[in-house]
Amino acid sequence: MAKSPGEPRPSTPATPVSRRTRPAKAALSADALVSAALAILDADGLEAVTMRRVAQALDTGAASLYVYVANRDELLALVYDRVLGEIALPTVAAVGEPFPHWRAELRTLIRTAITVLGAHRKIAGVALGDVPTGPNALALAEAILGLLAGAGIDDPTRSLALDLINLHITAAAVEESAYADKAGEGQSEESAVAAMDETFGRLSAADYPHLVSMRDTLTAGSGDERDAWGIEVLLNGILATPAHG
Amino acid sequence: MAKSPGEPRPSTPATPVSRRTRPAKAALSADALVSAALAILDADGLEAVTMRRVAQALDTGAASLYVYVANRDELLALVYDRVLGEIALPTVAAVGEPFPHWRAELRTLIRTAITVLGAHRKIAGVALGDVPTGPNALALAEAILGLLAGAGIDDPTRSLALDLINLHITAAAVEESAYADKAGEGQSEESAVAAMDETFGRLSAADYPHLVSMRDTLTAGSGDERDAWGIEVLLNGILATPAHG
DNA sequence: GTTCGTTACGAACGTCGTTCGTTACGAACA
DNA sequence: TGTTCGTAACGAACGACGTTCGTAACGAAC
Repeated sequence: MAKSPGEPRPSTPATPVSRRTRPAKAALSADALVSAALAILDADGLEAVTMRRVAQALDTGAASLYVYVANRDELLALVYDRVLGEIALPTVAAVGEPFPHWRAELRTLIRTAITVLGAHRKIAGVALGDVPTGPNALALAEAILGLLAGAGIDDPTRSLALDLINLHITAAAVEESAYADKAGEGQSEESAVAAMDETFGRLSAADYPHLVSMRDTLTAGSGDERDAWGIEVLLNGILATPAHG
Repeated sequence: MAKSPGEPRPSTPATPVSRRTRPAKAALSADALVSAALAILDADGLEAVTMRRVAQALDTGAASLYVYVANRDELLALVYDRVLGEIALPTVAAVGEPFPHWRAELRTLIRTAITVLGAHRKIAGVALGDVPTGPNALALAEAILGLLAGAGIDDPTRSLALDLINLHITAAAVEESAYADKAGEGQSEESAVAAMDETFGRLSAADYPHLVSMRDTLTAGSGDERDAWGIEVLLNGILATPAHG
C-alpha cells in the first residue's frame, strides 16, 4: 500500500496527477460505504471491516469516509440495518383486526430473521444493547407487533414480547454465525462436536452427574432443530404468560 | 509508566537497576491476571481491558502476560468464568429424584445469573458463540440441568432447554449492562427513555400504526420487570414444548 | 561457583480508529 | 469569461492496540 514515506511531497510534481484524473469513479455516499462494508463483512468477517479496508474498496482514503459516517460504530449500525432489509416481512392486518395465521407467520418471520442475520457473520452483535432505530429495524418491529396484535395479545404483554423476541433473534443469530465462523476457520463442524464431546468425557461423574449422564444428548441435534424448538418455546411461553403474571 | 524512551539503553548502566530490585512484588499468575483484568473491566469497561493496561496494573510489561495466557481472548474467557463463579448455585437433587422447588430455584438462578453477569459490563458478550467450558460454566450448566431434571423434563428437551436458557442469560446480561453503560456515560436513564420516546413520536402513523399506537406502552416498565417476565415466558414455554414438537 | 531452563521485559512491527491541514473541485457570482 | 468560495477528498500523522522477538535476570541444580 503506502509507498515509502521518505519523500515528503514533491514541490513541483511532474504530473499533477490527482485521483480525479481517473475517469469513472462512483461518487461516495453513505449507501456506497455500507455496500462496501457489507461485502467485506461477508467475505472476511466483522473485524475485517476496518475504515481503511472500506476506503480501499472504494478507491479512496480512510479519512474520506468520515464525511458520511461519524465513526466505525455508526457504519456498522448502518450495515446492520441494511441486513435487516433482507428480511421478508409479512403483510399484517390493521390495528384491531384479528389475524388467524399469526402463529405461522410469526414463526417464519423469527426464523427468517435469525437465518438472514446469521448469514452475515456476527453483525447481529452490534445490535445487542444499542436499541436499533433504523428504518428496517422499525419495520421489523412493526411487523412483529402486528402479528402479536393479530393473536389478540394485550398491549403490555405485546410490548414485553417484542423486546423478548428481538433479544432472541439477535442472540440466536450471533450464536449461529459463530458456529459458521468456526466451521469455516479450518475445523469442521464434526471436529467441533468431537471436541465438545471430549470435554464432557473428561468430566468426573461425581462432580457433574447430570452433564455426564446426558453426554450423548447434549451433542445431538442440528442447529436448525434447536432454533425451531426455541421459537416454539417463545411462542408458547408468550401465550401462557400475560403481563402482571 | 515506562520512563522517557529517549535513551536507548545505557551501555554501562550506572546502577543495573532491574525491576527485581523492587522488593515485594507479587508473583505473576493466571489468577492475578484475571483479578487485574476484572478490576479494570468493572472500572472502565470491556474495551479498556487491554494487555498493556493489565500489565501496568501488575507493574510489569505486556509481553510478560503471554506466559500465562495465549492471547487477549483467552484472558477474557478466564475473566468470564471468574464472574460466573460469583453466581450462587443451588444444591440440587440427585439424578432421578424429583425436586419440588425446582421452579422457584430455577427462576432465582436465572435471575441471579443475569444480574451478576450484567453487573460486570459487557463481559457476557464474550460467551456469545464461544461455548464456554470453564469450571464455573460447567457448574452452572450442571445446576440448570439438575433443576430441569427435578421438574421431570425428559433428556432431549432438557438439552434444548439448557442451551436456550444459557442463550437467554447471556443475551439479557449484555443488554442489561449496555443500558447501565449508557446511563453511566452521561445521559441519565430518563434522557435515554426520552430519546426513544421522541423517536417513536416522529413516526408516521400510516407507516407504523402499531408502533405509534403503543408509544406509551413501549417505553413503560422497568428492566427488572421485563427480566422477570422473560424468565416466566421461558419456563412456561419449556414446560409447554416437549422436544419433537 | 558455574551452568541452565524458566520467567520477565523493552523494543519493535504492523494495524487500528480518528484528526488535522491542505488540496482540488464545481457551482455561484461578477 | 474569470474569480471566489464552500465543501468533498485526501495524505500524513497521532496515539493506542495485540502480539512477537531477542535479550536480560533470576532460582535451582550440579
